[in-house]
Amino acid sequence: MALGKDYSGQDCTLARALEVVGERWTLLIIRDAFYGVRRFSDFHVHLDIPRAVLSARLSTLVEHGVLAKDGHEYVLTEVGVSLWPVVHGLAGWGERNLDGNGITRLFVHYACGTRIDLDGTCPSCGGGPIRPGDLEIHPGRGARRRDDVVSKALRGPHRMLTPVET
Amino acid sequence: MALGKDYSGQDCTLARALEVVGERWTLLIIRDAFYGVRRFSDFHVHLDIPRAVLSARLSTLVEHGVLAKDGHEYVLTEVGVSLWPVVHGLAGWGERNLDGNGITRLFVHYACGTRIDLDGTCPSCGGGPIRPGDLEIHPGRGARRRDDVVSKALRGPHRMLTPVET
DNA sequence: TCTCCTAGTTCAATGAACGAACCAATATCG
DNA sequence: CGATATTGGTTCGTTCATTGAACTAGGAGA
Repeated sequence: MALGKDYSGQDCTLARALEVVGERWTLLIIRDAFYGVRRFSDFHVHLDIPRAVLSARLSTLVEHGVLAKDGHEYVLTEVGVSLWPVVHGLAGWGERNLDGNGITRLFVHYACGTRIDLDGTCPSCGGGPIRPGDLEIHPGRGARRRDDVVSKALRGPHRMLTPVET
Repeated sequence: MALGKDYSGQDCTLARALEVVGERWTLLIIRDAFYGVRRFSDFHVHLDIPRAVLSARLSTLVEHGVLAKDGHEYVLTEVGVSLWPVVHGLAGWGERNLDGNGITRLFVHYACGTRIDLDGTCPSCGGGPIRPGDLEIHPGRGARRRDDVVSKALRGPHRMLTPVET
């Protein structure tokens, strides 16, 4: 991980995972990648993250195979996409247990138009969890207004993992 | 969160969750709490974490209702226990996608003795995800040897969420 | 009372994050 | 063809968090 000391003394796959995705900003970068953000400047304006830190995080994510760099675009790999249950689960935990302005984004099963459950499954389709590519992002009631180009592009419904148009 | 700047500009339940559990060491503390670690000194020897940081983390976790302090013991609340799918999912992601010494710990459904799936369900019992209290921790083949009292106590099978005996 | 133990706090040194300024490469305009 | 803008970074001084060692508080037992 980041600090002088990594988690090397820890004997745990969780510690190894945290070395890759546990640093400050990293999971928010990955969340944005699910939303379809792909370019350096779009991550930058949407996250308000220092350029140096963003550059470092994108590099380590590429290095560990979470993102792939294609020209000037950073795209989630299959390894990265497989983080969806964790990202969605943690966001759901925050929504249920932490105070806030309310729901900021909804995830809707594209095929049937139903909002998915907090465990990632579609209540009307039954069966297993919905893959992120089959989800559509809708702004929720609690959404605060940001005026950067990425926030504007995500104002309307947007298919997850497809590039945002800025 | 931790740094001079929190994630306040971010409009997302994920960011709120990360303010609570996204700091360095926090998720490893929570993992240990699932394993039955409850006392300051046990977290300290098992994690090799500076006492000042451990103290700060435990305080914010209590403050946000993830842990409850009972005398000299820190115990997961219901809110804390509901983080299990995230913790298990992230550890599973690390196990599948990151190089390492192999599996360090297995989680076995206590009622039937079957190792649970990476999605947290029991393959032989069918049905929904297994609650952490119904799991037993077994050391895996890839376990490295640490010689602190907590690691020794976790050498044998141990029921999750029940206190480790040191 | 004296000692031990657990659970912290304090503090100087180190390292990471921040943010503003700078740099390089490519595309666009006149 | 040169000037300018845009994108994608790097550099660097300041600020803040982490580290690790030393110290302190408070309770239990002899």
